Amino acid sequence: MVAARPIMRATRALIPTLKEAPADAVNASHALLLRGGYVRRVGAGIYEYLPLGLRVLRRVERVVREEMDRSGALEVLLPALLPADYFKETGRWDVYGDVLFRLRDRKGSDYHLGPTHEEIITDLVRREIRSYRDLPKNLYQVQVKFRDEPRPRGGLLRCREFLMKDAYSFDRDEAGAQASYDTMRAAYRRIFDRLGLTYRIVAADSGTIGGSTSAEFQVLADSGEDAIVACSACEYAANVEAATVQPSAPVATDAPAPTLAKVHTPGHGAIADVATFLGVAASQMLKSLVYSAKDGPSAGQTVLAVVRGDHEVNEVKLARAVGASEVFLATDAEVERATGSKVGFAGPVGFGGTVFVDPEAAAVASGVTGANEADHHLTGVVHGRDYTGTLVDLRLAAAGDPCPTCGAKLASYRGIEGGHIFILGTHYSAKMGARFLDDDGQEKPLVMGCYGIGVSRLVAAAIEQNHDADGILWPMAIAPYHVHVVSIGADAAVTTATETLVAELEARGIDVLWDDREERPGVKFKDADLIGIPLRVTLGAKALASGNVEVKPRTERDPKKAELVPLAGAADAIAARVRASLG
RNA sequence: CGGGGCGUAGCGCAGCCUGGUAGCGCACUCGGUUCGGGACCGAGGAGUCGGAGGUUCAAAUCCUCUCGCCCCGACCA
Repeated sequence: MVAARPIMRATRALIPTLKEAPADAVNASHALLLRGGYVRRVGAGIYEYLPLGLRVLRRVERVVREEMDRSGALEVLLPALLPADYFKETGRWDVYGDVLFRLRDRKGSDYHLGPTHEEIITDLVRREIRSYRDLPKNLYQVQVKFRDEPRPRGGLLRCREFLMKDAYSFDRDEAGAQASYDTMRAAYRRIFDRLGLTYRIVAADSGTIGGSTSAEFQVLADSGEDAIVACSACEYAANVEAATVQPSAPVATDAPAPTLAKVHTPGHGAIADVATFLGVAASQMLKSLVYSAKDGPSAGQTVLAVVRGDHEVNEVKLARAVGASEVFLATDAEVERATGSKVGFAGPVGFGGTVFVDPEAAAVASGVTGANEADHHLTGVVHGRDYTGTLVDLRLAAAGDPCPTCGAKLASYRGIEGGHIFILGTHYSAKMGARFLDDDGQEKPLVMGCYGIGVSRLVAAAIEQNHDADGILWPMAIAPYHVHVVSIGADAAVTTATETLVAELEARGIDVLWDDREERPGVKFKDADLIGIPLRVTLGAKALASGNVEVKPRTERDPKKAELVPLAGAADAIAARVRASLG
């Protein structure tokens, strides 16, 4: 329990609630943070935290700090304003592109605002750590970060200036790095548990940084940007981009081999369209998409990806198969050049370039696909007989697919990435010459890991996950106050009783917001629901006449179900409830 | 960066098509009546109509340029 600050009276606070949400607030969290008087927008992806918003932010920070400290990590504070030298050293000055906020000082030297701090921390460590005796080390900071996002959105969910906790671990070897990673993973579990969030730890695509081991902490919310699949039976969960798919066993068929035939399908290019027109199931179609590779062996050429008509192509997997860092759907002109036909009629039969085929597409016994000829499709297409191609898992995992670990069905969720942990290896330390002397007398590069938590994003994520039509439902651990005391009417007895109760709560370490405004009860209740403090304690002449106060959790929708608690022991009872929900 | 949309009082909007010098609701101030789920009556205060230029006797309104913001997509903690 954190020491309580003096109780806050609504009449002295700055909690400018709004009846109507600003028109540009689309997400629940965005609208409610604005309406509840938590934040105000200053520019695209730039926000002010008003007193209530700052309190929530600090609560999240506090949990994060406590668990980081407990895990043995050491807090530092690195600059947000950085000389360009470090990013130039690793090449990110060029690679990072427009996302980097760049500036010049009066002498004309290049600077930028830190979007992340691998280089800076690596520089610190290479200067200060010489020996294996100094290892392992895990340094973290809670710092404002800047990214000139192409499209800030969702209020606090994707900002250009945001608060992040980032930690970097330094070890002698891979085994040590793995141990540091495991420690962080455990710390993150405690953090997300304590924050009261429902989340999944998912396997992630490690992206271009080339991390070997990585996991995302996804806060489940329907409005989440990330699609994830999780097993209904075992622990398996993955970002759809990273999810592997177990090909289902091919169905044995006694049907005779079909004959290849060309059919006229004027104007029918889209899968659903062709399927309806020809009267076949989408699962019998061979969806054929033309891609171009950004780099790698196929750079500049187009390749064909074939998946079953009812499946989607996973571009991350395709890029890996192609050997490129990224693939792009070909432009119409490229498609026409590659297929010799207009868009909508591509197919693997007779395709002039490299073909990648998902096993489940290959398993289609009698496929229907584009004929690489305008307004024509082929039916009775058989893999191996009519076309070939590299067999490789290409499809995007979807709900209902078998779990790659245990075979049970996968369910799909939307998630907000609240944390990301991964092992970096020697990527940065090698480039920047961050070495130490090992006990065998050899100089070796440090093995690094990095671990991020989007602190300000979690504030929004918590709301996305915990709100109703009336407002926010804060988990106790991050609520701006534990208890919202609402006094009804100007009755002297009510005021006296409230003052006493509020003082007693404060003495018990409970953070209290007291709505002492001269407002009608309805206004106060509406604001209380909006603000979302987990426990509401109402003092009114009626209940007080029988010596009671009313206690109602924010989660209880029916005001009649408020619990009557004798005023005499109210402070203890309420404090006990707060402590219980803090775990 | 591609597509779409919006900038008029603190917030939500109307007015623009068909130019005549700005209005509604909420919020705010004052008075009164109310008082357990966003009260009512009356009286007020508050707007460079995003900015610049142009057309015109006259521009929120028409034209050009520009800045900002939002949504979808691409991209990402």
